[in-house]
Amino acid sequence: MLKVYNTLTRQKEDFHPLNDGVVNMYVCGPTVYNYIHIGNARSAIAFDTIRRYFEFSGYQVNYVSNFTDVDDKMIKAAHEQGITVPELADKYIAAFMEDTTAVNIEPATKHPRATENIPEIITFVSDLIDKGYAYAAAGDVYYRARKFKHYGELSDQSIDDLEVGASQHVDEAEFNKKEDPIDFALWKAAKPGEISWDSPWGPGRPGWHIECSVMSTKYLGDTFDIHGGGQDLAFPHHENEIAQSEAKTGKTFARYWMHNGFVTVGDDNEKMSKSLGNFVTVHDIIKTLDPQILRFLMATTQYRRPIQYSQKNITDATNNLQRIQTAYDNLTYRQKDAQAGSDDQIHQQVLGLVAEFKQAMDDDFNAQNAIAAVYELVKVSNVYAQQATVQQVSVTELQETMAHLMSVFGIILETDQSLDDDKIKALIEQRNQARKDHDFALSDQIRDDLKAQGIVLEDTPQGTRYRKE
RNA sequence: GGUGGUAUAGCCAAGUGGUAAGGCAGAGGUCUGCAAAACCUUCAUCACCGGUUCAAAUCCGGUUACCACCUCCA
Repeated sequence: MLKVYNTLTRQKEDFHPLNDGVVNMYVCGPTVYNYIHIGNARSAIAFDTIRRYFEFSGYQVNYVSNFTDVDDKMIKAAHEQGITVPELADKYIAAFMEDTTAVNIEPATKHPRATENIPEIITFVSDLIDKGYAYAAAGDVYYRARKFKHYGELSDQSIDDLEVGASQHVDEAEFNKKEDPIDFALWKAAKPGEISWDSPWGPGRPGWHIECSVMSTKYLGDTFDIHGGGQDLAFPHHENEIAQSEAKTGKTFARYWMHNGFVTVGDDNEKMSKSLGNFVTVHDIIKTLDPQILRFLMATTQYRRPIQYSQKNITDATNNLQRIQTAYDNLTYRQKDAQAGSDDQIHQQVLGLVAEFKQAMDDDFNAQNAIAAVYELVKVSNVYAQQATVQQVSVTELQETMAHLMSVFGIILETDQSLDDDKIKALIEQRNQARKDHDFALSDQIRDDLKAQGIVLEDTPQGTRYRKE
């Protein structure tokens, strides 16, 4: 039984989707005023892995993730760059797709944009006003948080204990329009020159929280299975989404709330964030770092826990992933002399390790334990690949299983075919002749020369193999 | 002030009552002409104090440190 930690109940719960065999999930996407940073990527990667594991387990997944393409920061950034808000959005949505593709994140089933859903947003807000949950104030519309009796349940906050202004981001003009400081904006009146849409309350644009309520219910229904996002979104963003959605529909909004932990930087493990300015963009990092390593780094910590972004951890992830890839390559190398047949003992070991992998992932996506099962598979494979004779079916089974399990983390194991070079093969011939002649000075010279070109030679009982360093 | 989280070896990280998984790094060994890759062996009493129990990293109470959220954030 798959268990999921539900922020709402603060415990792991058995996962039962609303509809058998189908998982409907919504994950809050980025505001597209900049390249995504490693922290944004962690969220995208964590939920991509969760989605992939559902698919691995046989579920059909409807995965919706939005783009916030209009808000204060969008307006400010567009102004600074001398372009329009839609131009800015298009630019960074394209960058998002490019970056997430690079780290092998599957595109969402649907990537809706806030500005493509303005009529639905206006209808939703009107409905909340009609129901008495919202009120217009000088061109803005606010939500009466106190009226929603479950307000604060997700983040376990009592309304009376909330310290207004603790985050030091209170807008004074807004504050004066509200009936209660805890109320939040559903619709914001446009200032002169700002991008706007006509509405019953005058020209303006949606507040931040309303778009997610509108788009999630539009594409997944009033009640859906999983709503995900970073821990920083639990309050107020997700709290507000619940208040808006449940006030409107009278039904449960999301059934399981999942929040990923932060990426931290520095010795004091400070949260990486755009506002702190201590971020590294994916766009930049993948210029020098293999995206697969970034992906692996993210897999080595359970999604709810913080993960430190540091050179040391990148180096570790590089070595660890290399170990798995090498095991895969070791099997590839034995394909050519494998005998027709299979080894039942290997088959049984593989079945046992796949079961361990599933058991780990079923426990709230415990990737670390799942990867421990992969390491065990690596060991079995390496031992097997060193046997004098191997069976073709078993070599293939080990390889396919390893690749299949790693694909859950978005990591692709495959044989590098790019290095099929007659010149290298000729040099290896020459070196092996030298070795036969005990001319080790020459043989070592050839090996060193190739090494200088990034080609590593390895002598095995089956002959000399070569690979890129 | 309110709320939530974290504290396990040099590093990363599992483990929620039964006597500390796994990987990296380190040390020793096997294999090799030498390497490489691989394999084998080796490496911790779990932030601190007190309590419950036959038994606690795991439960209870307290302390300390760090992180996060409290309407910008993944």
